[in-house]
Amino acid sequence: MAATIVATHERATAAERILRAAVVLFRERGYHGSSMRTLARALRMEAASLYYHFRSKQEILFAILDHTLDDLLAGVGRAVASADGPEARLRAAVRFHVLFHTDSQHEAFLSHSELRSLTQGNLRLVLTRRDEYERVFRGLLASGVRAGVFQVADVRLTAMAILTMCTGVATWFADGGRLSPEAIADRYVEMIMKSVKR
Amino acid sequence: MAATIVATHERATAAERILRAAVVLFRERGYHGSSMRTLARALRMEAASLYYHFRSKQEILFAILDHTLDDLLAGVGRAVASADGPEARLRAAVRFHVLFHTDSQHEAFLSHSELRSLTQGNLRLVLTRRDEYERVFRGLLASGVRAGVFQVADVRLTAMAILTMCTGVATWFADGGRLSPEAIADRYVEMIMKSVKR
DNA sequence: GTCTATAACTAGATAGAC
DNA sequence: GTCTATCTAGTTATAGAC
Repeated sequence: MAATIVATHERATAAERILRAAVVLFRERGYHGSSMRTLARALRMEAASLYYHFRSKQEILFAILDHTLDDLLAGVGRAVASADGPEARLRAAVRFHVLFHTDSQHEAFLSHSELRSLTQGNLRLVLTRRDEYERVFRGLLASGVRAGVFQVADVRLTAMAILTMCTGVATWFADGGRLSPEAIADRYVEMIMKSVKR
Repeated sequence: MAATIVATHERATAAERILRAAVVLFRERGYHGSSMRTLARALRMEAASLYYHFRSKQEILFAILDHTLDDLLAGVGRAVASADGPEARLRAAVRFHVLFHTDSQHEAFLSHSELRSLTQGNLRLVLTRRDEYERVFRGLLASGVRAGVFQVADVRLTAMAILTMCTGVATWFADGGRLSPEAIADRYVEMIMKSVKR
């Protein structure tokens, strides 16, 4: 996961190392609360050197959110393709969504909390693809309703409820905490399926 | 609601007017993305004047979150007291929580997104009371389980799932949009009750 | 590809007049 | 209670040496 930011752990390019450090910094102090000097210091370089790899601080933020959306869209596509029928597909999609928010916790958190720090043009690009991601969940719910296996009062609202519930995992999940990512995903899947089943 | 920030719409004190403007500004651009000069401009005053009412920008943020927690704790207390039995009490608490996140949408949003902008001491104060709020929901779930009317695999996790799902409403709710706060609250209550009932 | 130096500007906060 | 003026320090970004 997060394959587009770091292909492998060794031999990351300079740009990849910058993005990784920026994710951690932006998560801790926010985009506007983080300076290029602080980011450079974390990488043991000078701020000016960052501008060889990225044209601006904004470009760094956009690259993070853009790569995160690549991973989300590719991942949910794989999850849905791996299952058959509305129920199994929704299970797989929810499972992927939760695990993404534990595995790529900080990237996922930024994808929500720093939307307001994007320039207008970059925001439009990101929101277009986020809508695409949300449409996958609405589609799964709608086809379950049509097939008579789900009963939901409002597909749109239920999709938002499911997504924000799982997205919230990125705000409180602690690595090595009481529950493993797998355990959280299992229980979230059960809660959601119980709520939408006919 | 939000009674501690604005008691009435007319005759708000200067401090109240500053807090109200800060809520809107911090919501739009974030705490670090907002400057005292920008805040002052929104209020048609000079930045220096703000320092007559608040000692620092940090004190403004803390006042917003502190007042929001006053309202949350008082509101959930009233909601729970107004109902009888675990099921009716959980319904009332969830209903209050959702309506708070539509009515005091921006304050509620800041209470989550700007925790990281608090100083260590202020963060501790806020988190202590937020835990108190979360404990109310864990308590309601636990007593429903004891009474045999709820069936949940993990009370702590379910409480977090419920709270983050409803809290998410503050991120996407649009005044005058497709669904009224009441309709959203009703449907969220149904989804949650269906998920936790035995 | 990374550095030093610096330009141009903005930040939070204070002093003291009115 | 609000103002003007200002201090100090920090900000993004660029120029040009190595």
